[in-house]
This record gives sequence, C-alpha cells and structure tokens, in this order.
Amino acid sequence: MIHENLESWPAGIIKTKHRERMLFVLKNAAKPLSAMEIWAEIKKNNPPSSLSTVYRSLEQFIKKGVITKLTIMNHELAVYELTRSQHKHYAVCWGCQKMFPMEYCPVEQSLPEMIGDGFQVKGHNLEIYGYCRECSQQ
Amino acid sequence: MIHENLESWPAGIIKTKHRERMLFVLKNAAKPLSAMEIWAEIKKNNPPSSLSTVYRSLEQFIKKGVITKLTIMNHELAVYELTRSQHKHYAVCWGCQKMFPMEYCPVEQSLPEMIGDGFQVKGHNLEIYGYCRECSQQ
DNA sequence: ATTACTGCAAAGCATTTGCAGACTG
DNA sequence: CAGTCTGCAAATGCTTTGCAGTAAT
Repeated sequence: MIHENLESWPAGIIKTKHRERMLFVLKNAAKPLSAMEIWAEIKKNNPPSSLSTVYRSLEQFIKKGVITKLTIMNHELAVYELTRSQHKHYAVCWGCQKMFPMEYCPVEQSLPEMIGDGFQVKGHNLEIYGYCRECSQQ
Repeated sequence: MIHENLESWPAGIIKTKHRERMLFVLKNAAKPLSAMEIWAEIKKNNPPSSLSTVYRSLEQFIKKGVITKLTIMNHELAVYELTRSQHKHYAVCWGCQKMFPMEYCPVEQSLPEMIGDGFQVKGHNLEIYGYCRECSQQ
C-alpha cells in the first residue's frame, strides 16, 4: 500500500476518505476511468462504499475543475480524469477500445484563427480513432 | 413540402419511407440531430413510427458509413449527422448548448507526425468549447 | 449544532431487445 | 416467398435522486 496523501486539497470540497482515495486513484491511472472503475478501486480500501457517492463526488470535483469528464465516441460510458495543466488527448482503438495518451496537441497553436462569430474559446476535446499496433495486425 | 428523393441510395440498405425521410432530414439539418429529433421529424410525414426503428436504422446507416454518430462532451444524448467527404467540427456553447459548425480543421495536416507506436489512424473527433457571442455577453 | 457526505434502494432516461405482424425485393 | 423492417412494450444499463443516518467543521 502506497502513501496516499495528496500535496494539496482542492478548496471548497470537504475531505473524506473516499474522496482522497478517488483523487489518488485518478492521479495514478494510466487512462481516464469510468465511475464504476473508480468505485471498484475505492471498495478495495474503503468499504462500504456506493456508486452513487462516487457520482456525487465526481460532480463536486468537476464543478471545481479538479476533474474533467470525457465522453468518448462510441463508448457508452463516461470516463473521468484529473484536470491537468498540460492536457492530454487520446488515440482510441476501435479494436480493443484501449486509450493511448498522446503528448502532442495540434490544436493549441491554431485555435485563435479558427473561431469567428465572436465565439469565445474555453477549451477543446480531441480524439483520434483507429487501430493500435496489436489490433491492426489481426 | 420539398421533393425528397436523394440522388443515390446507399448500397446494402433496404429502402423504406422512414429511412428516406431520415436521410432527407439529416441532409437538410444545420446541426447533428439526436435520435429523438430525427424521430420527431419522421413522425410529421410518416406516422406511425417508433423511436426504436430510428435507432435500428441509424445502426444500419452507421455500419455502412453513411451516418456518423457523435458523442458530445457534457451532452448526455448522442447526435447523428451524414458522413460527409469533407468532415466538419463544431464549436459547442456551454451557455446555450448550440453547436456551431467550423470550416477549418487544424488536425488534418499534422496528424501523421502525432502517432507513434504503430497506431493506425482512421479518423478523429474534435470539439471546441466555450461561449457563443450571445452567451458571452451575458 | 449545523451542514455536508454516505449507503441503500428506487427512480429516470437514453438506448436496446423480443415478438408478432407488415413490408421489400 | 424469404428475409428484413416496423411498432409496441418491456428490458437494459448508466446515472440520478430521496431518505434516513453518519461524519466533518
């Protein structure tokens, strides 16, 4: 078991065991997690716990900007990740559904020129689709 | 009422009144439509009709590549649009939820260099978020 | 003490599925 | 005629909500 304390706690959110665990789990996740995946992790250390609590806490974190909710094309579940100062995009495999983080963001530098009509840009979401190395070989 | 015949009918899909109407509706839509919005349009001309038929036909069209399903961040509904040779992206307003089509795609030219690890790119999805002119003035 | 969080169970809602009948080619 | 589509109703599955009890400040 790893030490779970986070350096700082987001303002305006009451600290509980479950929520500490939630942030820890997301912080160490290699990919965005669904509510049920987060719940499964919490249950290991903090039973009892309920899915509805996870959803309610997610809602709080999202409202504070700590967590970002992603809805991936052709996935029915929503997934969640920590809001990072340097955001990531993912390549999603149509074969195995795995998500591969990408470092490069092609949108950043060309955004301003894209938007006319007084649209005030606050952020963006980009997903790449295709087949990962394993799935494309089959 | 406008003449509704489409120039060509997608191969491998049985032609019915409902489905002709579905494509017509999507062809003339200014934005991607949800299944329920499509259903509402169909009902005007072809009652009776049912939502489940719309979903089943959408599935067929998607499988043939005629229609593309989009899942927009922070919208709970999926929306659908005709698959166009020149794809579009949308700016989604956090205020009024309206979707504004954008002509420019910043991803196209820089895609190849982004993907390592043998990931075979088949497509992408990009959404811009923010506030439209009306909503940002409030 | 007051306010907010939690578990449980039930409700909500978009989407899917089963089935019998109707339509397409 | 065979195979597919359709409407209706019921089921599914993720997410939300109500409520009574518990924990946090």
